[in-house]
Amino acid sequence: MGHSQEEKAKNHQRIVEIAARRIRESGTDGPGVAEIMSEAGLTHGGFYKHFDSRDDLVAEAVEAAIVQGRDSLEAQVDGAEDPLAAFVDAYLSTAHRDDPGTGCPVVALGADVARSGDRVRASYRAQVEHYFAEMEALLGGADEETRRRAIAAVSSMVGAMLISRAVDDEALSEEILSAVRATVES
Amino acid sequence: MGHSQEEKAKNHQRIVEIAARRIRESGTDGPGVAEIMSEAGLTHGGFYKHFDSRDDLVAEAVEAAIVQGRDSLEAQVDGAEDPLAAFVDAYLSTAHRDDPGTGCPVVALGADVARSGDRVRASYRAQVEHYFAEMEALLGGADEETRRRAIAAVSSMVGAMLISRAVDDEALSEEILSAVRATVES
DNA sequence: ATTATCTATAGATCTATAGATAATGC
DNA sequence: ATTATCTATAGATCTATAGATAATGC
Repeated sequence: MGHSQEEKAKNHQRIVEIAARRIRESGTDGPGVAEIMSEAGLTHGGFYKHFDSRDDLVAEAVEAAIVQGRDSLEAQVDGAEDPLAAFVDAYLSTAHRDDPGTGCPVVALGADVARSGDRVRASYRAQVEHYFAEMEALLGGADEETRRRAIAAVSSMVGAMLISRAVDDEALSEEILSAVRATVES
Repeated sequence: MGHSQEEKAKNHQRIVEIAARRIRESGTDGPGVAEIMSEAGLTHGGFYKHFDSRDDLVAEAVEAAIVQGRDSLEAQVDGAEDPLAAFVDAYLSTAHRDDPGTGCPVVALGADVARSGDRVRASYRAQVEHYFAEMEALLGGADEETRRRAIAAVSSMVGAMLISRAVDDEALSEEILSAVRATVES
């Protein structure tokens, strides 16, 4: 039973980070308050001193997942010899496919976000715009045609990840990832 | 209180079709047994004479959604002057975006299916393979390069639909649909 | 007689709250 | 004294079941 304000802030952040992972794994309705608090090493009763409601935590967790997605994109691209290939290869990897909890929130939370409130959808849109702008830069253009190609490339990567996670056939799943890698990088 | 076997079969089918729509709208965990039965004009107590469990209904409902998706694809392509454009335009329409309940199960159920059992995932994979084969035919080739392009095209359409439903900006949402339409049709 | 559906409810699970406990921090 | 967390539980919701009711179909 620690009680300092500093510890509370750390606990708050840990709860949000656990939720950000668990909702990408199991959907925004997946993990219960008790489960999340338990993973954070706390009991469920203390939850409402940190958040007004479960919805409030979900909104914070989506925002945290978006920030993680943005940071992870920067980390992949920064300093890479071929930034486009680095991004596309990391995104369309089996490691990313097999770990949705730490992966792209745009694909993991898309269906849930479409059913969510304004706050969550605004965060999501910001990340989508960020992906489009980054891909446009990686494709090396600033014209309308490049923007179209960037939107199509990001859409194909998001769709490929969604499908490759859902099919129950490893060979097909890898074929999808590799086909889209080849198409986007060419 | 009707009781004939014929009426029971009709009720069964109606329950499945309502579930097939509601799970695409709200996710596989969204609608409760009572809600689905009520929409079918029945009470929840009778449910377990139709299905062993709620999971059992969900599996049947996913399969029904897949069959609907396949039939709807055939209907769009059959007899069209430009079958590729007909399919792509119908798929990437605002009407499809705004009505997930009757739309493509691959995009609406992707995240849920990745967390589902073997039966559901097998149906899903069959529909994915069907989309790829159909797109390959529409692109007019049977070589490896055409298959890659078909996989990339379908992935971009699925990703575009997922994202266009989630962003809270009508102009951006339409830009995504139109950019991917232009890319796939060119 | 059989059975499809209905009414009623048991049991489990989940969000949220109330009051107690044990630290912090003035 | 204040407050972060804990224990305990209320209240709502959900799946599943038991027994009653009212049709069908031999």
